[in-house]
Amino acid sequence: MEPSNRLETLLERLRARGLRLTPQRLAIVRALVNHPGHPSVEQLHQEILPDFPTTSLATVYKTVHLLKSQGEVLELAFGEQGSRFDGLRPRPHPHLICTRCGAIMDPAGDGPEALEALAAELAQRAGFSVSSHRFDIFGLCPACRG
Amino acid sequence: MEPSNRLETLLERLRARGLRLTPQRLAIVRALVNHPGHPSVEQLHQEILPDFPTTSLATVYKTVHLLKSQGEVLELAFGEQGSRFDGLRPRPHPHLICTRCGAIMDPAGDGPEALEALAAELAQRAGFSVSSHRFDIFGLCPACRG
DNA sequence: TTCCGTGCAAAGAGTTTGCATCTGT
DNA sequence: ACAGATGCAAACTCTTTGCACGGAA
Repeated sequence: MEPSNRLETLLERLRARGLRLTPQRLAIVRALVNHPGHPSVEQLHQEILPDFPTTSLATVYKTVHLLKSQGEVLELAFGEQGSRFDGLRPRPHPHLICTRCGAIMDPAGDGPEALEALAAELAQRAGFSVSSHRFDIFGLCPACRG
Repeated sequence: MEPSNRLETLLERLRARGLRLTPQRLAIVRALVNHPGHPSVEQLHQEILPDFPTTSLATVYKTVHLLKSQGEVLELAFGEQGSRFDGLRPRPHPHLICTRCGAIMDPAGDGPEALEALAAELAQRAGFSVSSHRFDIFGLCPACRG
């Protein structure tokens, strides 16, 4: 498999901070980047186990948060079940979330601009300074609509 | 204190379902309605304790979820700390969330229409059907910008 | 009188933390 | 060699659940 730019970017971030590239971290980062569908910690862990059977859940948590703290991973936290992570597009953008199968998709075409503008406008009126935002759209994915 | 329409609406919902209006429920509903700032379960509980010192957290959870299941309360779940609730405006609308003091505000002027439209457009392109949505804007409130 | 609601305590789920051991650099 | 990472298990937070007692209707 040819290394994606994204993978290299993430690894570079770690190296730049003088952090160690352990086999576990490499596997986690790879899983994160290869996963188009916003994986959970549990999913990442499962994907890694075949190659590194002793990897603990704690390590996955630590690594993912490490990357998040460097702004390279977006965390989508939910109250109920666990968080889901986006290692491909770390900047805030809308998400389509299927309430039946749990799929999380990035809208095509994209256009965080409209969102950004809306956030800025609402915040300004209230005297808020914006640091981030999140827009989740809940519904049924094409496969789950009858 | 003069009973707000909102309070009456909530109580009516409970009555309509043949549910009992216990003193605890009344107190919880009142606290929910009088609270402009999206209270947590813990906060509601604290506000009620002076009047009903034996009220348990479990009861607050149950009551709040009861109202939520009837569409009369909006739950804002977060991954980290606990959920916050809006008993005044149960329909989806944007929220301004201060990352320093935790305040949650409803933008003035309002305009869920733009959001609604954006959600519909993004969903349609992906073949999603929309059932709900959520837009959180994170930043610093006027008081916390120093 | 009848259920429904309450309160307590125990159970759960997801996440984090402490610490001894191991390992990349 | 040494700072940093790992893995295990215990701890934590928020929330839910089971069950016997109590109270609204």
